[in-house]
Amino acid sequence: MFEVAAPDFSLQASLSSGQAFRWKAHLPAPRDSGADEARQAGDGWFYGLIGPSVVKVRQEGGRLLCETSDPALTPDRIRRYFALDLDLPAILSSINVDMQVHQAIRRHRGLRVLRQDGWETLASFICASFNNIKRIEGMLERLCQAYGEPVALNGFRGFSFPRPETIAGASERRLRSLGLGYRAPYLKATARLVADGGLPTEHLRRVGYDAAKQALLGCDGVGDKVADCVALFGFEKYEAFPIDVWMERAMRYYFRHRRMTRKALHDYARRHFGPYAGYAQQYLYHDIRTARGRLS
DNA sequence: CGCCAGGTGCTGA
DNA sequence: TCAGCACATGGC
Repeated sequence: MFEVAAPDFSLQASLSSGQAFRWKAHLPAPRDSGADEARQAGDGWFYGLIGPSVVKVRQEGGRLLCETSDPALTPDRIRRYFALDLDLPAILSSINVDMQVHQAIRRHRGLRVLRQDGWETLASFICASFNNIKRIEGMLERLCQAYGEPVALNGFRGFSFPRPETIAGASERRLRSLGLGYRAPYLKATARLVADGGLPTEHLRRVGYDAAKQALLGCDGVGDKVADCVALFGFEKYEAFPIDVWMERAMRYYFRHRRMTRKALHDYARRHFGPYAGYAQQYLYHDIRTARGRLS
């Protein structure tokens, strides 16, 4: 067990804001009375994988408690994954340019854009298209069970994310049987591309947003929205501004741009919020998804 | 039961 | 370039 300093951070908001699909809130064993509330909230521990390493994390105030079975998962790698090295107050002040994002920041301060693995993010968001988060989670869980490697920590049992070579070698029929639907051939083709070096994932981390997005658009099953998600969550392109159906509705409602196409909304938002537009998007997205009646 | 979901690819104007 | 359409599946 070790600790990492985590100022200006909300683990809960970061893990539940629809950027990562595989973290699991630990649920305490069923007990007698009063277990309902604990069951709902968990006990604060989240189990998941960072790269190939299984870890459990919990936030206590301004620090992160971590436990892992992999010595390669150092505090520095934890800091990197949760983006704790970035100056969040400076980022938030740069995007705090209107009342809507101001309210979202006020409600979810501490939400950070994670630095996830590029391939895992790409594969995950191909599966996420025209889909809902509950089913995305199930699909990825089955995909990892079928093609990943088993890992364990304390009582938790999970699976690593499959390598592109493995998915590329899977049959479309089997992928469909995991519930991927029409995305199965897209995922397989993109896995083949990545496995063969047709998408230079290491290089993409070092190039700019435009170049990274163009490269991502060359993958099967990747359009504007998925490319923006992968650029933002998997390749640290903070200018990316993914617009899904929720964001599109919200922008039409909040910003009164009812006639603009998705592309026009995208261009407008990037100019409006600046180099950290992706952070603005994530705060707005999480805010509308957690509204639950706050809206009319 | 119908409606919806962190859309994409294809077609035809 | 842009609107219109098909596409699989399961949660609600």
